[in-house]
Amino acid sequence: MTTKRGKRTRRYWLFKSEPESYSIEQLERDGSTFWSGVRNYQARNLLRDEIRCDDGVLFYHSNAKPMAVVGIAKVTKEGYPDPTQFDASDNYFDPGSDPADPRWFVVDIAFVGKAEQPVTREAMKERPELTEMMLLQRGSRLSVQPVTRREWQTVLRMARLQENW
DNA sequence: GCCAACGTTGGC
DNA sequence: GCCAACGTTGGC
Repeated sequence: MTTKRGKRTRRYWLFKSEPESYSIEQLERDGSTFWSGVRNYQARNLLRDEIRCDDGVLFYHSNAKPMAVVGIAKVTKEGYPDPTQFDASDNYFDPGSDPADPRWFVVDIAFVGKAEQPVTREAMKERPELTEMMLLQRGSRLSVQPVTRREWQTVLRMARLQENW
C-alpha cells in the first residue's frame, strides 16, 4: 500500500478587480503580478494562510460592462507582506502596520488564459451548479473568495478554458 | 446615480 | 463592549 503524502489538493479562488484599475489584459501583458491593496481582514487571512502555489484563480471584472469572469491565473508565490502598506507615497499605505508584524499580505499570480468566452454574471446566475457561489450571494463583497472545485470546473467549461498547468 | 450590505471608527 | 455615524463596495 502506498502512502499519500506531501501533495495538497489544489484549491480554487476568485479574485475581483475593477478593469479600470487592473484588467485581465493588463495581467496578460504583465505575465504575472503581486495582488496588492487588499485591505480586508477576511481576505487577508486567505492570502496569508490558505492560498497556495499552483492554486487556481478565476479573474473577475467587477463594476464593469459586462461583469464577468474573464480569465484564469495560477498562484506562483504564497503569502508575503504587501510592500505597498509601508510606502508612504502609495494609496495603500497603512501607517498603522508594523514591519515586524505586517498587517496586509499579497500572493503572486501568473496569467494562464483569457476566457474564450467571458462568463458573465448573468450567465452564472442561470446555472444551477453555481447558485451557491459566494460571488452570487447577495451582499457578498469579499474581493478574494473561495470557489469550490465544482464551481471552478463549471466556469471553466463555460469559458471554454482548460486547467493546463 | 441609487442604495443595501458591510466594515470601521470613535464616543460613551 | 455597545452602537450610531460614517465610508466603501459593487450590483442594479
